[in-house]
Amino acid sequence: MSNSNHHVPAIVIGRLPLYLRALTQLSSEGRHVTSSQELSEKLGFSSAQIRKDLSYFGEFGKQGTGYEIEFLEKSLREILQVHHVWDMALVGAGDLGHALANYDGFEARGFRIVAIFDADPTKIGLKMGDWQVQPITDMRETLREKKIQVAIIAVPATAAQQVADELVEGGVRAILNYAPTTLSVPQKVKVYHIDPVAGLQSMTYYL
Amino acid sequence: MSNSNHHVPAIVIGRLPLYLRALTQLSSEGRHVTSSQELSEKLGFSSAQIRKDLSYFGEFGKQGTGYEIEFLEKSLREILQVHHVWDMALVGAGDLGHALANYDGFEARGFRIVAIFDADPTKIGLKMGDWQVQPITDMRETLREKKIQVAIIAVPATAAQQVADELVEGGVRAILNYAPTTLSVPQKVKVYHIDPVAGLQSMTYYL
DNA sequence: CCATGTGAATACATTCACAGCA
DNA sequence: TGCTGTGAATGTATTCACATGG
Repeated sequence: MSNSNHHVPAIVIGRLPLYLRALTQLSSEGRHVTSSQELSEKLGFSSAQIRKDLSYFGEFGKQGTGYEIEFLEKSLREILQVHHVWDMALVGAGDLGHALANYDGFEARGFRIVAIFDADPTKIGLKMGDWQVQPITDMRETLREKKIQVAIIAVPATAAQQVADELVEGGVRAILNYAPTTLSVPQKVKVYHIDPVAGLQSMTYYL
Repeated sequence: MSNSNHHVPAIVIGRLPLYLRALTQLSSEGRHVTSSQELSEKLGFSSAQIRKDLSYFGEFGKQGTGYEIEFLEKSLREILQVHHVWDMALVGAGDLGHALANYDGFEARGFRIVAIFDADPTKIGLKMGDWQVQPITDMRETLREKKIQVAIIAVPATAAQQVADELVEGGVRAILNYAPTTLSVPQKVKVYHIDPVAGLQSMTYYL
């Protein structure tokens, strides 16, 4: 039975990409069937948690057997809406922006960069990845033209809020934020924040 | 009263760096006093949660007034052990490694890269940040020599587990992992995993 | 028999709401 | 008065444990 009308806790949604990643890895090793037990060992979550998480969305396994990998993978891709590829804007053409523009791990997992913006005039026109850096003044128009709903912020913290505001005005609804500052955006817009130093700091507590 | 003997939930530890980041920002704006209410608005956690989190470690505020920013900042730095700077190894001298080597946001928050390793012979000797890329065969020895306890993995997923094993053998106890794969390490070793695509995927669920 | 899917039980995290003090 | 610090109450998440069915 499909429970797609229930409310699914955000913490569950956050784990689905990890399940998907593990399944893709198993798949690439030529495997066809797995179990909540095996995924548990690979990922470090309990098998009960994995089964319960999946049960929010339906019944994907066979009792006594486990999960058919390809089917579960496909199902998770659809749930997460990454069965098609999302076009993204990248804002910030510094070292980090450069690394992101050249990163080849996006497309297989449902994303690709289709426009790059920077405020620095010396960066405009530079080739990065498959695209030329555009002036940030073009951003709103390009976002609308290309119907871009997902963006990456890779600018200094001081510029991040302003960039976020402009992205939202351009119709963006999901922002991957690399700037070490909290963004304030309308409720309808999702932000996922990446702060490697915060991660390091929460580990050194234990050392 | 200092509750440093209590067990503090990991989820609380994970928020402390965000409190610290916000305080540093306020500080840089010339502010001297703040409140759980103000931090709540800046960070999006409830004020009660912020007060309770801090209460695990002591009493840092003044009733009727709030928190003296500089004092709370200093206290959090000590709790997280980032009042001194941790030396880090960076493994992987690709685009991402390059961006990390040049990132200037580490030092102010308690970290600095002091050695860079790569397996690719064409990368060896390249200047990145303040350091030359060393062959990964030197890694264990250098880790011991420099007493490095923190490392960043910025290599392809296929090489990550092997690198992690070698880091652990070299005495590393905290790993910031950029490779899109789960690492298995001894219990005493902490891993913080950064997977931007997982973040993107958990946002597209809602679009 | 084996591993899923799931109510019930437990454990954990957040919020409430207020006493206490500057 | 205004805001902290904190037990008690509530709300969420995880784990248990087993009926179910291939």
